[in-house]
Amino acid sequence: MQVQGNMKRPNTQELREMHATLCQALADPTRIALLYELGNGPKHVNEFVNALNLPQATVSRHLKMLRERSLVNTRREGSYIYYSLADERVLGALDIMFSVKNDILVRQGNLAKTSSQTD
Amino acid sequence: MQVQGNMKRPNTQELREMHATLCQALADPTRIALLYELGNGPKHVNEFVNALNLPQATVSRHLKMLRERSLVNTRREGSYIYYSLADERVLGALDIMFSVKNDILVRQGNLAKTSSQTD
DNA sequence: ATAGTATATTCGAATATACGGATATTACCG
DNA sequence: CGGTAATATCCGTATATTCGAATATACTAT
Repeated sequence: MQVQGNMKRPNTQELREMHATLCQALADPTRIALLYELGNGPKHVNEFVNALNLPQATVSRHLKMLRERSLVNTRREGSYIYYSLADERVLGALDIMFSVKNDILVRQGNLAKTSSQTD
Repeated sequence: MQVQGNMKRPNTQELREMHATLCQALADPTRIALLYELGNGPKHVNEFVNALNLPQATVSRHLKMLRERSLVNTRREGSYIYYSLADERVLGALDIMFSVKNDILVRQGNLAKTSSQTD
């Protein structure tokens, strides 16, 4: 298990709190969906609303949380505001947790049925 | 960005909820500390209590949450119950998020001061 | 059994988060 | 300007999470 880059691991209370605050962004199914959507390129709010079939207020609220944590960038283009991933590695972290979850399910006998193209 | 192993990404509401439930385990500074402690090998409850200087009830409660998500295994040994990491990749996900956070701080001008051996 | 140690759970109060309709704000364009 | 579309915020309510002292449970050893 290698620590990324040239930094230390979080050893102080304050660092752990920042770390946890960032991870908090991953702890909601809607935000996970938003982040993966952004993996396919920048999108504006209404695209999320349509793609995920969620109320605009809900999308906007969750995007705000990602913004506050600097996980997404925004740029205005015409009358749209485009959101983009600030750091693709976040999807890597999500992928890891997804694999872990999958393996847990397999281990527990719930088969590897992780797919289903219903989206 | 590669999806781990041979599985698909979470496309359904149900999968995203499970995914989020697992990520929820990472969204608390105490649990982050517990997981990193476990990176150094199995420990029993009192070792966490001493290492992290937390009330025993707090440690036990957070360990329970990790247990419920199958992120840790337990085995009794004499009068101790040893906890161990069920999947080391979780630390990889934490490391990624830690790097991301660090880069965000650097980008925002708060320097790369991520260390400090105060623990 | 009894005592002693390790771990888990209960409980009530404080705090945080999620929801989404309604409403505000902002920016673009004629 | 005025209208319109896009996005953000407000608000009350519902639900979830966190805390840690107190208490319960589980096991070991005598």
